[in-house]
Amino acid sequence: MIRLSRSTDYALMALSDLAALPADETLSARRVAAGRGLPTDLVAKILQGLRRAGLVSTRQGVRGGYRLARPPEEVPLIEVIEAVEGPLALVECGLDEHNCSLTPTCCVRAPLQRVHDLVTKTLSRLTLSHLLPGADFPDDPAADDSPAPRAPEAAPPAFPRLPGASPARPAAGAAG
Amino acid sequence: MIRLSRSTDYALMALSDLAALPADETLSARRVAAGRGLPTDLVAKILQGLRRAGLVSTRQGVRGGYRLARPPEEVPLIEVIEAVEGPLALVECGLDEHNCSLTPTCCVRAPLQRVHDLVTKTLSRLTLSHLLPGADFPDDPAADDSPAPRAPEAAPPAFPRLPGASPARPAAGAAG
DNA sequence: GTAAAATAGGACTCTTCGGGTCGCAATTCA
DNA sequence: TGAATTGCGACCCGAAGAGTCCTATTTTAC
Repeated sequence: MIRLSRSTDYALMALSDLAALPADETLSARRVAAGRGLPTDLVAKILQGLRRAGLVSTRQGVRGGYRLARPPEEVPLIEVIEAVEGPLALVECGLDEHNCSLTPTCCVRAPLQRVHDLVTKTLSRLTLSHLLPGADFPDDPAADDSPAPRAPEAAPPAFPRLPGASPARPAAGAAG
Repeated sequence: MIRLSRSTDYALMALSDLAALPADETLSARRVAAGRGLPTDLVAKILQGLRRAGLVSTRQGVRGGYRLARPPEEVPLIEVIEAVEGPLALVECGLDEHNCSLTPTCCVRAPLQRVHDLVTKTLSRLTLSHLLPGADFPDDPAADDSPAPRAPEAAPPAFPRLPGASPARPAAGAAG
């Protein structure tokens, strides 16, 4: 079964949480993990990778955390996927056709390249804003006439109150 | 890097060899492997899987081998891929949404399902005939107006003469 | 100043799965 | 009938994904 790694799922979920955050708020890896029921250390590691990819910005220390580096509608899903999984390539030689051990006899590259192009095109047009509740999808994500929707003003998900969270200033509507 | 398994590459190559075969000839796994420079036992295993999937028919014994169960233009690539890799699913819950451990909080399924649909549609329209030399591709493989081309009458690839091949009746133009 | 909370980063283990190999069973031809 | 050739399934190994643990650094709260 060809499948995105679980880390990519986690990354998309974490980013959609960050996308629902008020402008200058941050959200810690711990809270993301707790709110989604994901392993904390793994979420932290993934978010660090997203920081290196320039998708999120961070603030260290107490009351620190993560936030999106760009508005959700400017973050194509392909960028998230490639930040976590590396370059997208259906066939090994999709990235470097000269490095294919089967070059003289390989017949699969060209047709699959077309599939790859279509996937890339679609994932470039779908953005984080499409993951937010209430988002509507373009009829044909591969077509050119489907602008990414503005992020809806949806209520942010209720993050659980953690032992260490300041009760006086709950971030991201955690007061549930 | 999300990628089709190497076995799928081998399967597509083997099938394209079978597609270039005269009507009632067969081609052994050994010859396919030798002709492509692939590991013999692995090619054999893959072809056995394709037989179970109903994509090829077999004949055992001396001068036995494999041949396509259907004409190349009636074998969509998605069928080959799923025969080797199992059901295609970008996300774990793509196959069974009720079996998702993250159902209440998961937001990635719906958008990725659209990508999945597009990939499936494309791979359903591309067939083995598109892998044969001289095949032309539809402009938009995801559109409905692109019938699979008939298999071109191309010269079959020259398979190496193997020690065990009957010199009197070389199959598949192996006489070089 | 100190403790707590958070990121940053690496090392490590465990499990799964793809890739590959080996031996046996079945079939066909001489 | 037996040898040759193939199909077929069981088995093994290494890589990569998934997850955990530990330490260092930074920042805020008290």
